[in-house]
Amino acid sequence: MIVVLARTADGVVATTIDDDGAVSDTEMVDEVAEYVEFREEERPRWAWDDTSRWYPDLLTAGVRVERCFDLRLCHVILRNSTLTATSQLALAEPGAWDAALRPMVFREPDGALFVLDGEPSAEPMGESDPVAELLLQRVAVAASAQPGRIGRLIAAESAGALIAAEMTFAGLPWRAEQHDEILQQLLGPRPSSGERPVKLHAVLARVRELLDAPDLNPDSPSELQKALGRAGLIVTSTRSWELRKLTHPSIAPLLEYKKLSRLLSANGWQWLDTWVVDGRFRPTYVPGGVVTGRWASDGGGALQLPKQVRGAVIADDGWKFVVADASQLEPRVLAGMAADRAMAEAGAGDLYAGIVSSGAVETRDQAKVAMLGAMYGATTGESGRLMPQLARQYPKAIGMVEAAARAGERGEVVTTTLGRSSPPPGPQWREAQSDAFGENATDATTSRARSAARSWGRFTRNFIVQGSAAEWALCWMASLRRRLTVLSGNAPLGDSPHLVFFLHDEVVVHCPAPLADEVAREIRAAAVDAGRLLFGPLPVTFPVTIAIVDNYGQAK
DNA sequence: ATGCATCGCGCG
DNA sequence: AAAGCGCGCGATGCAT
Repeated sequence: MIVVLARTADGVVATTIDDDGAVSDTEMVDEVAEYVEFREEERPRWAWDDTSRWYPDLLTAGVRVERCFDLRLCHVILRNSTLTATSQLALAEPGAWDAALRPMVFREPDGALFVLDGEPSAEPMGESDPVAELLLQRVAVAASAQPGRIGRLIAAESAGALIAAEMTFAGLPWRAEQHDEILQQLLGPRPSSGERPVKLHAVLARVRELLDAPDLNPDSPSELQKALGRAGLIVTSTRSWELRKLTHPSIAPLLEYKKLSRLLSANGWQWLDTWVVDGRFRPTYVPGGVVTGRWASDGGGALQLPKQVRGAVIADDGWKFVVADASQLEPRVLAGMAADRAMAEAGAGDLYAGIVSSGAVETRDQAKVAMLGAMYGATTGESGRLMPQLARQYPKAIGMVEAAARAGERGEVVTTTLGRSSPPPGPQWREAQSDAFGENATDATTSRARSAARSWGRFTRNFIVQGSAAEWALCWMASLRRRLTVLSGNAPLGDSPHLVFFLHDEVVVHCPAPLADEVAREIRAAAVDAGRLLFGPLPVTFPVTIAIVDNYGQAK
């Protein structure tokens, strides 16, 4: 049973839809949270335009739902997937569901959190009847050649939307005093605004002295490049990795300055004031925010928290963090999707060690760099050199990414394990290709076209791996969420083990200390579930590295 | 004042 | 332009 919620001019309408797709009931709803709580006992799948427009209010009212369809996210998938390409949904002209809908705003531009009272601040959706949309989506899935794949994908995507809202609601525990302590340790006391902290100032003074550039603004790449040039250091950029190759007394303090300056501007006191409220960091997660299906985030740089400050992420008294990382996820997913048994067997333990044992390469480091090269499309350097050796040992896996690259070079679309398809290349790309074969083709146009083709091939090569890994991670989290709910007997979110952070192949669960071991077991079991959901009985394994810690900085 | 491109660097 | 993929965000520098 599905219950569709819709906002209309007259108020909220709930439409109940049977398993056969027939509308069995329509009613007006006064108190949405009460209604949802009441009907949740029937365990329906809720359907709504956008989870971020409905669920935060419910969570605030203490109401959770087990499952949903996020029609906006599902629409994007079904519109683009090769598995539903002939559906009415995919063939229709773009409409309200294709508009660049913005998730509901959770905060003011100044960073104040949760605009939750009153009507959602998001703009209305336009002509977009969610009941009609849901029915179109059902037809599209049912008529697909592989309804199981695409059906699992939209369910997983929707579960992700629920989890994203729940993680924002719960927030990541963040101890401001500890963060301040870390900053003071590295930078010195907090200066009045506009001033450089003393330690940053001191190291800058060294740089200026050693480069004989008393007024140097090190934050300006062009100024810095000139100053280095005057000291006889010729560089084509001022990136740290490039500066590291130089030998000059100014380089060490300069690199030190860059490191500290980055910390200050990205995660300094200003960041702390803006993003940490009442002991919690509440970023907005954006499911489906990346073309490959990975999540993006909005506000506070949630997916780029530097290791330096993770020590400020401290569990509540009597609670622990269970930090879990899916080891070598992408190559394992590749082995699964290519049904490459040799690579799957190499992954029985440490995958890279397994690759060495197979004789493909000599060292673990080589295995790693060769594998990365295969998934990213390296052509030169050590990585490009080692990759062919992998291809001999694992023809199915490497053949799979090579085929995806060739398809991309031809301008074709590629599709992940569960059915998310890559975007087609844009008009500029196509023009570049046709220019190369036109009457006015020159060496320049031809080489530009070839370079663009290769580049798009690297994108599609990586798309199938990164995208399928993102699907595995969604299934992992969805299964874990279900298991945690069972574990805690439906206790309120904040009183029982709950997800507080997700980073592509890593999750953090905040839980009462006595439950940590049990949570760890559920995380591992959920990884097994995810492997089965994507690859059925294939013997590909997904080991998980787990740390039970008091603060996030202690993990890894 | 505000927008946009670029550089640089954090994460996976 | 690091050896290749995907992001968000702050500072700078130039354009409007």
